[in-house]
Amino acid sequence: MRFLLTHYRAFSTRIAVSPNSQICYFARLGQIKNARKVFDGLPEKTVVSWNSIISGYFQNNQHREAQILFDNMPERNIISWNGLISGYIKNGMITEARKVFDKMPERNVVSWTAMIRGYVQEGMIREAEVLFWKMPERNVVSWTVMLGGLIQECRMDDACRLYDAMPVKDVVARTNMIGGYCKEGRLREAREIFDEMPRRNVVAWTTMITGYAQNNRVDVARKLFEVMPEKNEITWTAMLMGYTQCGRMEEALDIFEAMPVKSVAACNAMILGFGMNGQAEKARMVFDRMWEKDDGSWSAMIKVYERKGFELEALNLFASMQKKRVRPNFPSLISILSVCASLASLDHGRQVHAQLVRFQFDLDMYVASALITMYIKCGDLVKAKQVFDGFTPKDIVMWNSIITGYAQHGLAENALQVFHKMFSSGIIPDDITFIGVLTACSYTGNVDEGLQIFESMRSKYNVEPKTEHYACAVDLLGRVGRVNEAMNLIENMPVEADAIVWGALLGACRTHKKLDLAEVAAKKLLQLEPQNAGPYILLSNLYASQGRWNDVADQRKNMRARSVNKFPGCSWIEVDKKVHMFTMADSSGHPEHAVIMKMLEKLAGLLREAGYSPDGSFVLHDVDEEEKVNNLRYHSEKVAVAYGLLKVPKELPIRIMKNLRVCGDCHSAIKLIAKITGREIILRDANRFHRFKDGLCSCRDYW
DNA sequence: TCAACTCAGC
Repeated sequence: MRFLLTHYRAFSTRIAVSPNSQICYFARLGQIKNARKVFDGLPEKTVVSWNSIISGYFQNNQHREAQILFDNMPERNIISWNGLISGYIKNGMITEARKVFDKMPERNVVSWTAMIRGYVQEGMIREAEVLFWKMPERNVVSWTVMLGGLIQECRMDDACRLYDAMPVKDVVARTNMIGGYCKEGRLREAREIFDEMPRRNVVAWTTMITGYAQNNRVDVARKLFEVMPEKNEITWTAMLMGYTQCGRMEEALDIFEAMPVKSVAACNAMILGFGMNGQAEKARMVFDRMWEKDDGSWSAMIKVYERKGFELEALNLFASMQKKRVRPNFPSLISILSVCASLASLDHGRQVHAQLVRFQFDLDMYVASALITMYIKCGDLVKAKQVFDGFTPKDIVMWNSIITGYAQHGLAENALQVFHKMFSSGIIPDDITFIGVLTACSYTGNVDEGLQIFESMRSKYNVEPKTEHYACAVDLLGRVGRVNEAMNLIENMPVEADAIVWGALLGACRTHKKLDLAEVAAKKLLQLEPQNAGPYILLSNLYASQGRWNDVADQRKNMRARSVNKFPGCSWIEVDKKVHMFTMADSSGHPEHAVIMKMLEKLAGLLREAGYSPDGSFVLHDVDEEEKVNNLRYHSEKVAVAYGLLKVPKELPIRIMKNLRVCGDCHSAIKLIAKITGREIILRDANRFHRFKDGLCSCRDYW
């Protein structure tokens, strides 16, 4: 406060500034009330005073007050009228601007240019062009505004013609052309204009540098950067991002450290740079050391955590952002929504939904789809459908989200119902739609219907089946044991079968114990994805189930030789808005470890009493029976179930998440646990949902 | 002192 006062005193006493410029000064600072005070205190208000205060209100997005003042002006000049046009345009009111333009007593080149600029800003290029060719005289600014409109619409060839026709080309027009060419990757043409420029400013240099950096020529960008006469913060940031976006973090860091002023934008770029290149800790270090953060800093850090699988960190950071009373912005809310979806954290998801509503972000179609996906992944289909139904018009992504959602929950009938409704309401299904529909049929064993839809994709819907769709078809056939037909289908594919297709066949072979075809599929898979642990594990599980321990050992050796690691299984559960994570065979880090272990012992006893015997064929290792039983008991999904039985109120279902597919033995065990304890248990694994109740699972043992 | 124009990040 004291700062502001002294600042103001210095300003008003240093020079004899006119009151009108004081009005502008305050308006620019966003202190429109102070500007108004100066205006109201004027004994004599000239037309310039009126113009200044009106412009001030428009600058501060208060068009009503500006309008009232304009209507009450004692006299107006052409600048007043032009100010009204540009004011409306600043506030996005193009129709009002045009009304003023049509009724004003006289127009000059500024009036025309302002109006054209308004159309360009709204993307109404046709209207802009009509006015441009109609205007009685043009100057370099009018030409440049029109040029900018064409470039904005990516009409570079039209822009080039207009540019050639310009009688005078100034720095702005040339720089704009350079930027336009760079965005299209036409670096040679951009460079030609740059080289021909009689006078270059920092902006031109920066545009050229950005152009090279965004088109995989970061070293050329660096050369220009080294020789340019003067750099500003934007230049440094552009160079920095050139390096971060191609993953050259050492050079990015050099630039960052050499920067004279580390702007917030540059820091944010470093956060994203480190984070997206797999160095989340370093990103966090930059974040923590920042002198001041903007909302971009927070959303960048949250995005990094979300994309790199640090879901809990993302949630924590989002919470501390709110504790610091930083208003969540659009990108951070979207990131956190996706975190809620992957964690299946329904409580957090609901909170974020409420915030989206409060800030009116939920009116966005993209957000609606993200919300639907979140509710589906959290297992709340009713709420997902509610968001879906409440939003019109619906785009294809929304339809696809809900269809895929039903598929993951094993509700083929609902998925097909929505699919037909979508088609009859005039939305053309795309390839994603069919993945959802075919998966739905596959998960429920609707083989004939699924195959029928697969056959009709091209003929009825004009959608060319891709490898993913073939994978679904292979899955459909494979699930019911028609493995040879599946193999036939693969051999007659018009495109090369990929890992997903072979994976589907391998899964079927495992279920139906078709050892010979399994080996074929697994070997194909190993060729395509030598680093993927999946085929090694499937194959060695297959050998293990037949007691071929030597072959199992060979697979393990192969895995080690190619340094393939089995992705560790982990499960988690949300209790009281807190996520509890368990990894296989180890819950010792959990504060309630002892109680959990006791519960697991008790469950094992209950299962034995119910006549349950563990199915050892699901275990990978060649170990004796007793240890096998132990390994099964401590699979992460069982630990999470035990914790859920301890913590979740009796009337509520227990919701568990697992990062891999549920293990076959756990699946049998949880069915029984649900029956013995009378609880409903919902398990989301990597592929789909399992709802266990009364000794049965909603997947009907297909998964 | 009042009206029309280009560059980075979100």
